[in-house]
Amino acid sequence: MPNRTQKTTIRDVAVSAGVSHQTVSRVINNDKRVSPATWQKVEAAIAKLGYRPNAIARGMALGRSHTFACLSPNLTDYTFASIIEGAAKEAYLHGYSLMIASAPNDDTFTVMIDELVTSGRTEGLIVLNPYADGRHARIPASVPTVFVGTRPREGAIDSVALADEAAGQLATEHLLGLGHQRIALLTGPMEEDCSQDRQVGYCSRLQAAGLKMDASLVRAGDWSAPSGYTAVKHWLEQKIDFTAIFAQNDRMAIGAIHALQEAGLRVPQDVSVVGLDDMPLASYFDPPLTTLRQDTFGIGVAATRLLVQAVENPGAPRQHLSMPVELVVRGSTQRHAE
Amino acid sequence: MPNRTQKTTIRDVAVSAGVSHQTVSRVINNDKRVSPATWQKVEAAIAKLGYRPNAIARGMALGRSHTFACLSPNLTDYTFASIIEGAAKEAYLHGYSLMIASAPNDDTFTVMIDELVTSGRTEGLIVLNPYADGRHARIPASVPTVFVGTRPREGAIDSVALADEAAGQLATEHLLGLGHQRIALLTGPMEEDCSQDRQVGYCSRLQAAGLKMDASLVRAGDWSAPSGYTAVKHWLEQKIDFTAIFAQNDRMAIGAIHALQEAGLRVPQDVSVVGLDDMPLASYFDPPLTTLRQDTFGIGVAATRLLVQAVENPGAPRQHLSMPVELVVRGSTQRHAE
DNA sequence: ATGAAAGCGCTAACAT
DNA sequence: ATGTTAGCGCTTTCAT
Repeated sequence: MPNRTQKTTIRDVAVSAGVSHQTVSRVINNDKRVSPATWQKVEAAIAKLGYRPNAIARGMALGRSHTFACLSPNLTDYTFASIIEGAAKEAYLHGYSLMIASAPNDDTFTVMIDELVTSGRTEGLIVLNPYADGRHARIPASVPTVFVGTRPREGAIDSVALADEAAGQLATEHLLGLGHQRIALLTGPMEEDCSQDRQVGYCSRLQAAGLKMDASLVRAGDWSAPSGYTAVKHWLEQKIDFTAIFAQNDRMAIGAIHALQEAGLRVPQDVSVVGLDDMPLASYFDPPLTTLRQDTFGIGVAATRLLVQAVENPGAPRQHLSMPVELVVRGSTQRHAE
Repeated sequence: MPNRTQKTTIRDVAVSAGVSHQTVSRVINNDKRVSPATWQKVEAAIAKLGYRPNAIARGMALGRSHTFACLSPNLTDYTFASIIEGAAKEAYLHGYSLMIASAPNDDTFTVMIDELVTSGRTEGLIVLNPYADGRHARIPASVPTVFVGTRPREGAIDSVALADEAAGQLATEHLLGLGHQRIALLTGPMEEDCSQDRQVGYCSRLQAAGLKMDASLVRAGDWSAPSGYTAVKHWLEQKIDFTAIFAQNDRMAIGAIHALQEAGLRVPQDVSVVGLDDMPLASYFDPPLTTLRQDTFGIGVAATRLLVQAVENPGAPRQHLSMPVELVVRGSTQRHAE
């Protein structure tokens, strides 16, 4: 016999209340077709025995698990963690539990899909930053899914993403407005939609300002601070000329500033730097980071709402949300002094 | 009819293979008492139909859910996120899924316990930082539980925590060794075991060095950077004399440094500061933070191992783990120049 | 208003 | 070696 903690079941309650188990079922499901008298008896028995309906058995009978899964490249990056927190809150609000797993690569992703989706544990899926790799091909077409951080995909897949192009424009505009003309761009991995889109926004504003875009001013990092550091090191060594940097996330911006300062350049006097995220403590660095704030918690909430709709209303058309960013000017940018 | 995506079941496979559903069950459970010939037929049918066993139904028959839940004050603090990541990885390794929820206070905690534990969804529970409030009284005695970040508790509860007292000693020792005598202490909320224990370590080393402990040098924060900032502001306004600060976590240390610098004091020349955590980017602040590193991922792994044992081997005695910290000397501390 | 029967997808126990 | 029966805890018909 497995380790079954002797739970009281619907039948125990039925016996105790002197009714059929079906009547108990009606009561716990708030089915009004039960006389007040028996209702009382049942409620009393439930209280007396400390009965709680078993969610699994319930789901089994209904063919539903009331569970979502969230797959993220990792759980520790603040943006991911915060999206997950929003998703979890909203899921429970709608009566769903949330399972999580980190799936840094295609392989673990496939395993987790199998473990969580194919096995029938979850009814819906939230996938954070599904790179342009084979990842989304692993998702069974039948499972309602929402992608976070990508452009709309074909298939039965909702999506929510930052208004990445607008973000790229906003950052570039800010720098342009401060008189900068040689603006370096530090992107994320180019396999990711958001890296591409933020760059598109950057280019479009440059062109609108009548500036030609200089390929030597664009480098890709991997979102980490060291990758920002390395990119700037490279520019400096190549004696490439620039007066501002738009880093597509805060961590790379911090790494970039580090390299700048190490080379004896002052931020923002010599070089202005804009990040993106507004991560915690962004204002505690030296200088405090000018950045684009995104509402990651809200993204998680929005993604979950989409998923709830997709699960409970399968016929409805897929939706694609675009979330705004907001410029937060702090100390790492200033007017270009020429 | 609920939204049942027509899944193929064990019986579909049985029909297709021309055997009983039980034989199919044997095959998927690797029960060798099946002739090679039928085994083949069954495997073929499984492949042909794309059959995957349903984990929920399986759990139902076994009286097990193979699911753990992790309750955390929040999901975004790096320490929590990292512990959760470790816990998730280890859980899947052992064949368990992990549900997560943030439970910042007693009320949400109670709700989540009900939702996740009492409802039978989970077999085991990991609770992060269960303050000394009524929290753990909400946990049904029958559910295997491990606490992270507390001293051993009564009841069927395992625990894993930092060697907090040793951590307090280590930080204090480091500062003492640099010639500091007036060492301020910035604690977390005193309801938390770790705040208390780290303070005990601090006091013991002070005494061992023949120094009397000065109550005016001790203030409690709430782990946030602003709370560190406020505490230092207070000391400065009160003209309280100190040459070093031990902040019980990195974020408060960063806030403290900010207040110091704002007041025109230099770190580490005028005041040395030690944090605790070694959070990401700790080395990117100005100055780079000297801190105590904890292996949060490892803590999550350890907690899950304890839980697996507790679930699969209920008779075994409870265990209580103490995890080491490691001093990481960077730029925020230096020898006291007198 | 209430109960009886059947079944969700699976496994365990007991046949054969 | 394989099949039959019963049942996990619940909900949905369908009767009464």
